[in-house]
Amino acid sequence: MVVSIKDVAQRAGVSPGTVSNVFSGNRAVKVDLIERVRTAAAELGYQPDRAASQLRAGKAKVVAALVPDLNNPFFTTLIAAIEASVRGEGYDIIVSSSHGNADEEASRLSALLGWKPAGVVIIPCTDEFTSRELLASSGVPFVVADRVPSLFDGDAVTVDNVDAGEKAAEHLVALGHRRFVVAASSMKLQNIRERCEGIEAVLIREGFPAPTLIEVGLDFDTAADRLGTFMAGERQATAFIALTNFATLGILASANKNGVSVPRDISVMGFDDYSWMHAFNPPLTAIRQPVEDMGRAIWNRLRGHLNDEDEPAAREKLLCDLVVRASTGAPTTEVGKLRTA
Amino acid sequence: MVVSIKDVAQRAGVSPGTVSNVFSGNRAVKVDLIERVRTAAAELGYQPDRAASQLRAGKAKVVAALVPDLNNPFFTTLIAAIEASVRGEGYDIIVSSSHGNADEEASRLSALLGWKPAGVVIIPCTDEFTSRELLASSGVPFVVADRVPSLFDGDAVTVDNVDAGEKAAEHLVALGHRRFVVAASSMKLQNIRERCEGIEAVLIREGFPAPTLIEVGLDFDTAADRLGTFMAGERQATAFIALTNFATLGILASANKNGVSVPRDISVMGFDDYSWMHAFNPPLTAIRQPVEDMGRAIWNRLRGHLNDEDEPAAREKLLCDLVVRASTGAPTTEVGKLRTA
DNA sequence: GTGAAAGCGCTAACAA
DNA sequence: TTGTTAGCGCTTTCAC
Repeated sequence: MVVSIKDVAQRAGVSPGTVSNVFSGNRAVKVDLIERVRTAAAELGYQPDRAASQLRAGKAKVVAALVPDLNNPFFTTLIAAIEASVRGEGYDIIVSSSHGNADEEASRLSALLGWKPAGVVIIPCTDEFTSRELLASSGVPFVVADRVPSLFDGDAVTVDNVDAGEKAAEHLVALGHRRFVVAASSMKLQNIRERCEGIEAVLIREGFPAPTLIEVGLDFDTAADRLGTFMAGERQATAFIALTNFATLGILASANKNGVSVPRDISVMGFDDYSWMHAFNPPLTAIRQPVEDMGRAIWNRLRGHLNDEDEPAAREKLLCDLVVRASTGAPTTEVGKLRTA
Repeated sequence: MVVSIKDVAQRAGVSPGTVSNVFSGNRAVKVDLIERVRTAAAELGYQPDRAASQLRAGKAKVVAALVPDLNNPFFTTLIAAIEASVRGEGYDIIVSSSHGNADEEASRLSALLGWKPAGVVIIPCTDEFTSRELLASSGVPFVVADRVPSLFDGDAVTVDNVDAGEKAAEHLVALGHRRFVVAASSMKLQNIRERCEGIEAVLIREGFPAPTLIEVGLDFDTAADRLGTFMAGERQATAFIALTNFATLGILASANKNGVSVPRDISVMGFDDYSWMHAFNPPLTAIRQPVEDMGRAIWNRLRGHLNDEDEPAAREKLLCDLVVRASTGAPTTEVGKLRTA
């Protein structure tokens, strides 16, 4: 047997409208009535029905998150950060994966839109961002995170990717490296291109050769595979920069496989910051994305549009940190001589 | 302007009920009508309102997942697996974290229950499973995953933890180890106790000393800290068995810190199977939980209760695999002599 | 500050 | 197989 707002109203001796106001906080209610309503509700075990509330109100206290891959820890830690931000304000979060596929992205998105969420967070699977139209025509506030197409002018939260690339390159340049390999996931992604750009800017400035670019794909297996093949032949570079977490693992795995020692033979700059990086031997130097801050920033953007406030769209660009541990070091003199010869 | 089922009905020249049946599939509709309805809907850009559907139907096409920590990759990969199972049948998944706290678990749960989900998946934060009553009285089908209290007799999906412990111990015993350290997260958890039990059973059978047990807590930082302290003093054990993913990382991190070489000085048996295990040097031997299968099993349990079918409750116990890589090996003779002396 | 009552968009019962 | 209609539980005018 299900207890509704009417039951509570009756027991508390007030009208259903008052009970509604007590729970939603939409209108002021006198303290003694609040008290009576709350006890009545507690006694009956009343739980507001979100579907009903949502139907009447026209929108749900829920934010939808659509990411390319729920097995990628970057995306899930970002979801965790968003969850941490929205929970305090009574919002729930509904997640979905596009599995890196634009058609699935569209179909998942329209399913999510059927919930009439207060907002949606999307990490598009490609820079085409074909779902944009669907999203825009729905009228639901949305923010694009992480992968933001260059021409996109709506709400967006990213890191400063160029700066991240520069920080990575500068650290390695300062250590004495001049021949670089960059392990990028896919150059079709704007954020990845920007990270490269930052690296290249530094190398050009220094008058060093352009880095060797390897596209390692979007999951660990292909990354390990392509880097393994590459590393088996490569003997020039002393510094490897990863542009995603899976690229980081790919570099490490193929260094292992090819008997390449870190940081003696090569220095490795990882991307993102996870527990396993501390546990590595040697612990990994990496560019850390401020995932917590990104979650907060996303929620802030969304919140600006919640109650029909039309805050102007904006892009927030957060700075990454360089976390120096032990996987980067000066190129060994012997090798250095050989290579700069 | 929002387009409702009536608009579609009018345009297609049918009744709202028919439109509903076309979209829900609840009743058969003639092909030509389906056709007409679908085109009308497409032309108008109609999107069924889930809140309305849900309110009327009394339940939502959504499954709620409540886990202790959205930053723990085991939980998120399990969520990904569940998502993969439910998506095909038009269900969405709404996630929440109890942050390892029983009070939060209760409050998050009642928020989730407000959605009247078709089912909930819960990984309780403690074996007390204080939310059980809340869940049971809601009448919503639920399955407990991973951490299942011993006396629980409802639907549950776990791995065979005793077997997992045995597999881990047997592998190491076969390699010649006899002094073990077990890095458990918390002995308050039934699944962890069972994993220990499996290990101990093997050691007792072999007439070996009982393993040294260390409770390393539920996150990486405390795990690394406690194991670091321990390892700085310990000189006996040749084999370390982790019982969770964070414990695995903790062992590795403190081996690094203390200059202990794997597998020369100690063999390490990890728990769970992630990309970073391949990238480690040496690649990690580990007990792999069948996460995909667990996701499927969870959905199967839930599905048995969806349309008021009352399939009896059951516990599914899936088998873990031992994945042998290079972090385990025979204890070195020198050390072996010393230690068995 | 509170009550009465209409109605959000859909589905399920009932009729045809 | 399809149409008609009531009503799910809530919020939100509109009165007072």
